[in-house]
Amino acid sequence: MKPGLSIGALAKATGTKAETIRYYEQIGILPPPARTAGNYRSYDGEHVRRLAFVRRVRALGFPLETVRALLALADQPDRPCGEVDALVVEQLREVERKIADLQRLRAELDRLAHQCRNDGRVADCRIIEALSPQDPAPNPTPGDRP
Amino acid sequence: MKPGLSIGALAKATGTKAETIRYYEQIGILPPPARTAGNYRSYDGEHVRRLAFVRRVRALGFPLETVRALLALADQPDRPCGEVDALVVEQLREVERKIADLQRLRAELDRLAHQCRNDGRVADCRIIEALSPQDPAPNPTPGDRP
DNA sequence: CTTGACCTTCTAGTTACTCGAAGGTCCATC
DNA sequence: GATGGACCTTCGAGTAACTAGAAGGTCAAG
Repeated sequence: MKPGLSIGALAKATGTKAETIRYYEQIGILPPPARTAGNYRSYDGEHVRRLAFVRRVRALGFPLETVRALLALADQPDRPCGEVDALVVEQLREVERKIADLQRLRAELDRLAHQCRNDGRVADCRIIEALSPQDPAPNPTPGDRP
Repeated sequence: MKPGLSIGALAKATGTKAETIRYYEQIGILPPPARTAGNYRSYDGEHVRRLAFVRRVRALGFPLETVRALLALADQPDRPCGEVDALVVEQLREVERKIADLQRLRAELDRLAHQCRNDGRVADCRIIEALSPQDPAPNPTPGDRP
């Protein structure tokens, strides 16, 4: 018989903190594991696989909501696979948007970083000037994409 | 005398929600404005400039902590400008790291998106497989040492 | 038997907002 | 002068995805 992993062992095995594992259990991403006589959580191979899957999907930038959807799909193997594909393609678009945003940002920061002669005073700092509004145009809320 | 803007007018002028403006006041990013007889907030041109600056810096991806630092520097114009430059350069590095991460991510999602023949069932879905751990190697998350 | 590493639950904090409820103010119109 | 609707006020709570801490229980080694 396999002994079952403690939460710390599962944490090490998947590169996840123990607190995060408890959190996942609390919000229903991971099923509650068996308990030992001393009330310790005891995980099996299926838990390891599931948690590894979760971490992998999270590392790809998907929100937990999407993780939940993917787990639901994976648990219902008769559904057509197009839904999974759609999720991935949507996420791909999102990532491409983020990259484009950040590249614009980088260009601007790059420009900014060359404005400072390091010996000046803040009063003459071209960076602060550059950040100050010449044309305060109404922008939609910056820095968040739903 | 200039009349002073209501919070809604300032919101419109800077593309910020009124709630966010109140929030900035609460956490000390914006100074409390004058009040009208009816207890409405009344903002002047300096407020407009300061809020526009805040939004601009935020849009460049800096956290509010950095906004605070930049405001403090801008308010003390005799300090050398190098600190400002350092903040920008640090942020530039950060953005470049994020871009690199996202590009790796995009490559993987791209690969993933071509694994699905749309007519299959989830049971055969190569995406789910691809996301599942064949080798549950301990992935280091930021900040753990053995 | 004691020490220290590990585990338990519960609560609260993080970031940067965002929303809702309950009520007050302002101004134009009837 | 009354009324309606747009705007404002405060306060409190909610969001994502964890993270950290307190107070205490369990376990294996020495």
